Amino acid sequence: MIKAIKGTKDLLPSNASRWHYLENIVKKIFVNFNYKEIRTPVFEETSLFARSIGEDTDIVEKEMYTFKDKGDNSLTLKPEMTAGVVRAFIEHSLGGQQPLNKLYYIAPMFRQERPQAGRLREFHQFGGEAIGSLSPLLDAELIQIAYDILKELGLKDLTVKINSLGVPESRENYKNLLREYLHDNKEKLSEESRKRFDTNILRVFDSKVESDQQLLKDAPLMIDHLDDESQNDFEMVKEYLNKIDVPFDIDSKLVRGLDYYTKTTFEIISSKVGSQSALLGGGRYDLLVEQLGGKPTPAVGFAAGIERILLACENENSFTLPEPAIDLYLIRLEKELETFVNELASKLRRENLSVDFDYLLRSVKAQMREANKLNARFALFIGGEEYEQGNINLKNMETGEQKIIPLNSIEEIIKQVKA
RNA sequence: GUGGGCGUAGCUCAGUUGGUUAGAGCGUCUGGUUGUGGCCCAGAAGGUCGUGGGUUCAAUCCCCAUCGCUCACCCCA
Repeated sequence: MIKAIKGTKDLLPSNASRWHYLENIVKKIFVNFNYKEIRTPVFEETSLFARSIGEDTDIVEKEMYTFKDKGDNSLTLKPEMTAGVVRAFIEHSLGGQQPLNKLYYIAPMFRQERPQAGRLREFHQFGGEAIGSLSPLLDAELIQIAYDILKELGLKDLTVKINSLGVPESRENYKNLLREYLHDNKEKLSEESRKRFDTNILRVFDSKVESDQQLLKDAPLMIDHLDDESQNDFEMVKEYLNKIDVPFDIDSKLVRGLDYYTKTTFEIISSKVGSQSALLGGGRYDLLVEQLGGKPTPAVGFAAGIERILLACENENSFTLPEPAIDLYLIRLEKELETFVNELASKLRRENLSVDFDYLLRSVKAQMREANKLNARFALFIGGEEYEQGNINLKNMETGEQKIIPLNSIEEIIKQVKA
């Protein structure tokens, strides 16, 4: 038997409505904030991701689905969305058409990691990007959008974490401070942290090793060493979030794993999804557009994991959907009436009713059982005496009440069913 | 890449201290008189007991390997 690739999942009909529900909320809220949808290809030139996400990140180093096409070009299935959006932004000069572009997306992403709860190899993200402004209002706006979407989905167990990484210059200065601080104790760090000491020292903060955290206890913190502009922007982000009632925690150890972030970074976590607790993450990336060959353009964005969010919704039982139902089930009393039933169904469907009938020539009892299973609001009996007299029998499945109506009066059927 | 747990019907799971035809609930299908559902009742279909090898008179059960799923580390959404 051929099975789905490890780390991929089929979305079966029984689950599709939960996805639709989420997608509709996502679209609605982005539209309320006047964000426009953008779709980019699932694959891009490999170098795009290497240049934006960072050569030394885990994503680029070991998680990308990279392959050669027949023209010997190295292509990669997108592991995240921002790189593609920025590429499209530059390629189509979106910045030249209007100074600020507010964009959103819902799309599949691919990373070759070991699957576990809340982590798949093909997964889906929705997210937003505001490209073209330095205003911290947009940092706060995106956090609000993310938060509002999760709230609207009924999630309660949420923590918003924010931090600022500063501009590259202040970050470099800070890194030196941290390096100095840890220098004497470098040998006491865990192996992993020692590696990070050399490659990306900020990520030492991510260590879960107790002894590492002990060593870091009195370490200098980035937010105490921000440049004036970053400091000021961070204050404003906090102020705006307070004004729009988005509760948050400051997490000075929040470091995102993608290299392009500057200034504000944020994350929303839930304890209801196993060990992969981040439902979404994002931040500012003021240098990325220029870095990818565009004009210097500041930007901020976030990406949210749909599977993780739906997992949290399930575990919190945050929303329930009505059982699927149809308007009308047609019941054929005699096999010979199959074509007539089919025609009638077609006409009713064109009148915008959801209608179904039995294609398997099953017994009346079986048809009724089917109507019941489908949650049909009405059943329509076609055949026998009534049919000969030019009538059909419409039954309200809830009340059991039945009405004889003229065979050719589609209008009457519609009127009854829509009432 | 490293480590733990698990693989018996479509689904959730029993079971055999190795011994004839492997079970339940749910689901599916048919029926409980001529043309009517939900409840109830009766019956049926559906399993190479993940795969390969070994031990044994005999393996779904024991041993080995392998594949798959799953959780965690790591990383991230």
